[in-house]
Amino acid sequence: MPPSRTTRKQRRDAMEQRVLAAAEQLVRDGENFGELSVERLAGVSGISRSTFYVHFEDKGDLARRMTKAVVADLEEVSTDWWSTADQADRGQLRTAIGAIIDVYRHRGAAFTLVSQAAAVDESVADELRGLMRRLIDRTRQAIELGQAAGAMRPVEPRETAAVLIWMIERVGHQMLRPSDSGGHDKVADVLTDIIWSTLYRV
Amino acid sequence: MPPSRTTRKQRRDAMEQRVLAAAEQLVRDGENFGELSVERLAGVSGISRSTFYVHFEDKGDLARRMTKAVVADLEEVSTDWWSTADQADRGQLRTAIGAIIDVYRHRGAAFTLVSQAAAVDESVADELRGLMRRLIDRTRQAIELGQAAGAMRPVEPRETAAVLIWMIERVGHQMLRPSDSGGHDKVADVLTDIIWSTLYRV
DNA sequence: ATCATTTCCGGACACGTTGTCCGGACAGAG
DNA sequence: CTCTGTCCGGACAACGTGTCCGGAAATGAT
Repeated sequence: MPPSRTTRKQRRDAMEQRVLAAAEQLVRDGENFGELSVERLAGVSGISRSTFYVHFEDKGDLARRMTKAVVADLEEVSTDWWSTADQADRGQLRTAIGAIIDVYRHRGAAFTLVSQAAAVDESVADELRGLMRRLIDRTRQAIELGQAAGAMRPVEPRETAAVLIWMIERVGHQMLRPSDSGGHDKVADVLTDIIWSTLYRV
Repeated sequence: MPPSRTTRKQRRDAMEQRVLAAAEQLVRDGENFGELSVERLAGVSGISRSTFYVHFEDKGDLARRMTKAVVADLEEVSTDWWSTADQADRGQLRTAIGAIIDVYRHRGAAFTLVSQAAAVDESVADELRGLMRRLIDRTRQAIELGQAAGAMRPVEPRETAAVLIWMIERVGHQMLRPSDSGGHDKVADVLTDIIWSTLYRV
């Protein structure tokens, strides 16, 4: 028999992807990740509970993979702002913030899942802390560059970067519920105004 | 027999307070609230497991009361700022922020407990969201008053209030680890600068 | 001082979840 | 065709939960 079009590993990855997507969807529908039983998770994913344990060590394992999957999106979209931070261009800032907001909007459930899991599972929390640390660090560098270029006010680079990143993170979780999607632009405007006022506006 | 010096209700409240304090202490020592069994919780508090259920509906009930307690602390210390928000006085703002930071510093474990519980227990999350909404609402009113008095910039009151409150919450929770207590003043300075730049500085 | 009430304890119970293991079915790989 | 990987369903022990009970102890009222 010739190797079928879908290899074993492909199907394996596809299934695990299905489980991740199902978990994300459940959280998006308002379920609490911590209150989800493996039974329910497996059922929605179309596999049996025992099969779940073949693919995942436990629920925390799932959350850790979700964390990694989500990290790239945020980091990638943040690059736009970091690279133009030394130009005091409010329009560019607004565009960059809008892009970040979009990531939270589309993958918001994944972030919520990760946050909920991090509160319970220390290894997930470590994974998340590492991500935030990287974001903060690169933002700090951007601020230092902007200050060197004379485009930014003399704020404390390290602390300001941390506060702004945590602010964006929290807003992404708490204020971008799909329910009131009308206000998303307004939220992006407000974030832009706060960052602009803090970093650039003389 | 004359009523003893401590009435029933007094002792009841005292015991429940002891349980709250014990839980807070356990979290302060690095325990995860979600992984704490009622057995352990009761044991540390010096009561039996069955007695715990006489005083608390469940672990979530304990967390909800903790939530009310800590947010009440926040609300009380925030009053100073809300009442003077229409005066563009940076020193007053800095003092108010410092007071808020102090609450997070001293009751940090309680906030951690609430966060951990909210991640697992939807009712705790609801309680927290509701109480935060109150903080946001009063901040929004303060902004509207400040704008009416001509002291503040024309920001969106509702969204800006929400973003700033969530920013403070996240910073208090993530950036005020007792380990590096030296940076707390710097954090308060940065928060003050951000809020000042956003709301007041022309 | 006596008596009723409240409070606490320890133990039991049914229930749900977890993580592990197994035998058997089935399809893809060699 | 045979072997191997994958999945299922079911079982299991272990643990935590929330509820209930009987009895002991402390407390308040008479």
